[in-house]
Amino acid sequence: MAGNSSTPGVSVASKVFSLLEAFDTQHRSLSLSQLARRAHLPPPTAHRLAAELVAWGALVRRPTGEYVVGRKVWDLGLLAPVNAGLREIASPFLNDLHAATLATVHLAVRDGTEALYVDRLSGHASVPVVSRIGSRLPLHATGVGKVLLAYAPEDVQGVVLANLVRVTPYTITQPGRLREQLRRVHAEGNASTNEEMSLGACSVAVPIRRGAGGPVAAALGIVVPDLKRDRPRLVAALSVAAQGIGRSLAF
Amino acid sequence: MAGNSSTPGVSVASKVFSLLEAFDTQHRSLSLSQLARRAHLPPPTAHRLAAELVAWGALVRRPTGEYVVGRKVWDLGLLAPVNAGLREIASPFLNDLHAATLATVHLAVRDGTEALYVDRLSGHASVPVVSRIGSRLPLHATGVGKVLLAYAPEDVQGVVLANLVRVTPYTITQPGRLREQLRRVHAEGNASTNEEMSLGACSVAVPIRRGAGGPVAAALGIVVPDLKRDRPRLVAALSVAAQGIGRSLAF
DNA sequence: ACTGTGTTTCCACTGAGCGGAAGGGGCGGC
DNA sequence: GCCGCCCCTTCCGCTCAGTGGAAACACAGT
Repeated sequence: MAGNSSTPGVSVASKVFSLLEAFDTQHRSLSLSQLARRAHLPPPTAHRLAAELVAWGALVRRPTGEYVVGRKVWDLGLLAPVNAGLREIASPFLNDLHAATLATVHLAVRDGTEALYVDRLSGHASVPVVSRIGSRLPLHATGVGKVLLAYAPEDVQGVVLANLVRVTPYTITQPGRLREQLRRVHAEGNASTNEEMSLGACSVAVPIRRGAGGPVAAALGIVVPDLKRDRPRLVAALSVAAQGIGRSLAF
Repeated sequence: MAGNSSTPGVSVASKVFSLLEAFDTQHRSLSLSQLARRAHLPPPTAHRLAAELVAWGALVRRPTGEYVVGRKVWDLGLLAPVNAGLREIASPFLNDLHAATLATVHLAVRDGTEALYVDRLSGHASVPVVSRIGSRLPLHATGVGKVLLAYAPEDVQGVVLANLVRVTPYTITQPGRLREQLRRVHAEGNASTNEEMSLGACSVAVPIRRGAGGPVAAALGIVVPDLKRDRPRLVAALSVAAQGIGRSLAF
């Protein structure tokens, strides 16, 4: 910034980012003072910068005076590679999969030590699940997470295995047991969970490889109330879709 | 900005926006010099600001040196009301509709004088269509567009009717004919197109009303190769889904 | 009428931002 | 191999854009 700042060394750009970061799933609309507090900026500064953001369309100011994230950010976000590449290519396959099984279908990538849900499809006949598009869930308690973890670098595995948070009574919290499961993911080509993330929900997932036998780029999973009945059928459907997505990814 | 600028009167924030605006559907990844040119900034300035954007995660720098939009922007965009409200609520209905018809399903809102496609579902069995999520198409040549236009304010209708661009030989370009069609949208509760946007594609669409008989918040449409055969069946399915979405929107 | 909270405007001070110039680095032409 | 070209990156002295406390303003609640 220029001049009279109480905290020198902070750039204008970083203040803009602070303002944007003030918004999250729990805070989708903020008044000016909330915004200023959450961004750690004095109200006049927040006011001036927010006005610039509104002018550009990054924020929208409601008649009530509250700020919400604007359409322009959504537009821009659609250009991010996570969306533009993977998601667009996978979309028709997810639809086919959902049409065939009527279960909730998930597409996720690994983001650090979490599973990032890039797309989700669920009809009314599906089990209710916690995940939403854009949400991040632990790698050790979800089907897609276990797949992503199995193919993650050694150091990531280490961090995750050292920190197995319990979510339900069935969550696997013993590093040894999980490591054994990861070994089987490699051997069998799929991972599953039984009420480890949310009670009443089981899942199966398979890796998506860029091209044939290439690196694992994402994971494709499905959530059902019960896995006993038709696990083989689901794995077959998942594999076919994953192969198709992988082939398309290779262009 | 502070100091030595060649074009005084331009704020830092607006330069950040210029950089972000340099990206669009045709330009998803840009080298530094391209970025600087498209943002109308001197290379050193672009370089410095881009580095800040990368540090925050708004941009990502590929090993090749090219910049792409980062995941953080995508994350933020998901918080925009257009996505958070309408899209999440409508998603299961779109899936059900797609499962029932196997056609391409569209959810759109009016953005000025264009139709903004908020969500799109298409399987492999569907007709290929030009629209993508986030794309904007003319109001007069698409099914959802006609619905949105029929319920748009008088001044918007005026602007659109005065500027009917031809897209295919079947596009309606006579204001009188279109106005007659809009009248029928109100009377019959649905709009359709016959190869007016792309050859070989026809569409039907219905309005989505917030609550029962409330204002039109969006339009729900479907694209098929031929409309003659089962228009009544499609309209019925669309109406049911639109009612459901509208009821959910009212909370 | 009074107090408190949130919003907006004002304005004098100053260091953050600026970008031309110059220094690498990579590639293709000859 | 050597040269020329383009792109990327760093440097650095000049200067005005950005700053935020103070104060006015708007509005509930009591």
